[in-house]
Amino acid sequence: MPYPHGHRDTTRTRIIRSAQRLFNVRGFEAVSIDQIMASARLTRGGFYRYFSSKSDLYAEAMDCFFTNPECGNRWDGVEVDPVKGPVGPQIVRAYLSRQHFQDIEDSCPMVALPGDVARSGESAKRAYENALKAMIEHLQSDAVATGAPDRQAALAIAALCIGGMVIARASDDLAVADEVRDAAMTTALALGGWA
Amino acid sequence: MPYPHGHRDTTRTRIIRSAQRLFNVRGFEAVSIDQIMASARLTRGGFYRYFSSKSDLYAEAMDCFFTNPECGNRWDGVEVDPVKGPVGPQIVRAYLSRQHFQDIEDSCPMVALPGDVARSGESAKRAYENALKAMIEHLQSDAVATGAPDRQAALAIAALCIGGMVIARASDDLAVADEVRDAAMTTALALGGWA
DNA sequence: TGTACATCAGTGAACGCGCGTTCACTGATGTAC
DNA sequence: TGTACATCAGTGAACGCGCGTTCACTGATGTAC
Repeated sequence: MPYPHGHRDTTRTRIIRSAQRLFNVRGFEAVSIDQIMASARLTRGGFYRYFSSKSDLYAEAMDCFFTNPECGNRWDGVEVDPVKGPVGPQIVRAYLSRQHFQDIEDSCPMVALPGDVARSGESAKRAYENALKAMIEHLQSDAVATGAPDRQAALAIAALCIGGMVIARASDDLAVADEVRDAAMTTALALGGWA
Repeated sequence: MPYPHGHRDTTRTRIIRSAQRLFNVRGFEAVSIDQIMASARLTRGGFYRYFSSKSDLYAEAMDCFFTNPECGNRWDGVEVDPVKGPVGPQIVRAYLSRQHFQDIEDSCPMVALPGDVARSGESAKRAYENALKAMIEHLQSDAVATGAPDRQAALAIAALCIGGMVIARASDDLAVADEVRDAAMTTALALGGWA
């Protein structure tokens, strides 16, 4: 067993992280294995010691982003803290924030790559669905005493968060993008009873 | 002036329509000029008599889809009729319908290609924004007497329509997709005062 | 403790392929006489 | 009315390039003795 213990896992994670960032910015098709490996400070040839194909990496990258807490969900852990009060409004505000709007590289892939996922295979869609379910659960996780939204409201809030950000990013005028984010945020907070 | 009058325009439109359908299904990067031309019953070589590059076609296809009524907006004309009552709820129901969910080829590109647009240049984003503005206006176009939604509500309804469909298409389980569409539809109708 | 070895992460040249784009050519048809 | 011509939409071979993938090789390091 040459090379330090955990070396392989570290490298593998580094490749996946590089891929996630590049996929977020340019989409699945437009990113090459060369670019991913270079971004992970490696060369092309080593790729196939970790993944069997580009599609394989894509499925793994999606799955990792959505299920592995170490990969960092945007609304979970980094900006959200249960100690600061109910997490629902924190999620909504963080998700529709200007920071999340601008930081496409480290964006939540639910908003950066829904089209790519829809065109992909079953495994990517399952990963997306699991992330969505996790988001819904978080939105409903506040103590019932404070009045957490019912499931239908939580689904609508998720649609507002993702839809608002998707529209904002596809618009040319920053003022329009801001207006959409603002309207989605206000409406989502009202729907959750957090206004 | 050989060839019948209007021949060139007809062919040009045929190429754009083929491109729109293929882009909707597979995304901008994954569709080749060969495929687009074959789908329009032409061969590769003729492409550059109509467009200066693949990007040029992309911008034109987006613009045409969003501005030319002949290209057929999904919520405008085809399924929506002012005679049948307020258009707002008709738009919401058509947009979040199972038919629109399934028919990706003839889908509204606002829901099929937001990621591709966000990664593209200014012209595609401007086209997207114009389509969004048109949708907002339609949502607010009902006689004031019947109580049309204010601008903030209209923006939120658009975010619910697009976001709900985007999520539904990226999910693996049809039951989840249906549930999201249903929640988005119910909430959007309530927001518009059409419940 | 020091050394020889086996392991395997990582390298980089090479492959075939399909892409976007170019170009010399063809041939159908409206127009001029 | 009939014919010769000019126009230009459409063809298909060819181009260079970057892609995903393969493979023989290198060399750093943990392990056995």
